[in-house]
Amino acid sequence: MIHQRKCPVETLIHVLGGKWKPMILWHLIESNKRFNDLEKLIPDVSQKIFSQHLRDLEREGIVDRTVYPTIPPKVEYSISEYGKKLIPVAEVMCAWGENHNKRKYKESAS
Amino acid sequence: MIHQRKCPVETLIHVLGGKWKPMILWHLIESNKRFNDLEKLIPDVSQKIFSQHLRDLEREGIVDRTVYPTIPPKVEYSISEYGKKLIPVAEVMCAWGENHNKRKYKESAS
DNA sequence: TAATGCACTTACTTAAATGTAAGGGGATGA
DNA sequence: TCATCCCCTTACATTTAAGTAAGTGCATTA
Repeated sequence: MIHQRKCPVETLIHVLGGKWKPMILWHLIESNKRFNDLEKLIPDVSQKIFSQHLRDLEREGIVDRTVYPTIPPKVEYSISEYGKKLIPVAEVMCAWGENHNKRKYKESAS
Repeated sequence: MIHQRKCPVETLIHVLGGKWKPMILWHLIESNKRFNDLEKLIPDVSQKIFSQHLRDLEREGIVDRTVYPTIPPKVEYSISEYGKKLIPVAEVMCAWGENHNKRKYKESAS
């Protein structure tokens, strides 16, 4: 019930709004990745925040987490079918953001 | 130069990411508003954060601020022409967010 | 003289997000 | 026996965002 009340734009911002979430998704869209792979691709993020963001995205249904019970363990992250619905949204956001960055660049250059 | 490096999705999230910014924009899209009007429409926000968000949105070029030098002063806020470009983006975000809220609702109901 | 209206700002406090450093568990290789 | 690999978690510290309360300035009204 409470969910219904919430501004949908805020919902999206909340889901994507972690400091590293867009970048995580960006890499996962390219291909499935293991925890370590992602760490190497985004070296500036701490493990703690990393797994927290990953768990957030999993809880929202955006990413799938597959555990292979081998020793040492292997855990693979991927965009879920539901998560793929976010891609076109991200593209629209991205297009606006690119234009805005350019605009700011021109502004500061003039 | 630095701007160019930044992830465009993060740029957008930064611009819209203040706690009250989507709601402010929502009200301004409907019609131009004065500071006090907005305060009444969004009663939970403190004046400080309010003027801060407004200044942020102004700095990004999303809203225009028009001062009428009367006594007492009158200041009107409105969506700028540039800011109107955000509307379709917000609509896409909104549609996704609505669907996501529904999905979560169903989930918690089951 | 004091109070009111408008659009803020300033100084201070609290809450939320992120970062740092270290540990854990279980098999395998040196 | 000790270190290594992988995927985390926990306790603690720092940074960033938001909230609270009070004050500013000028003219008009009471």
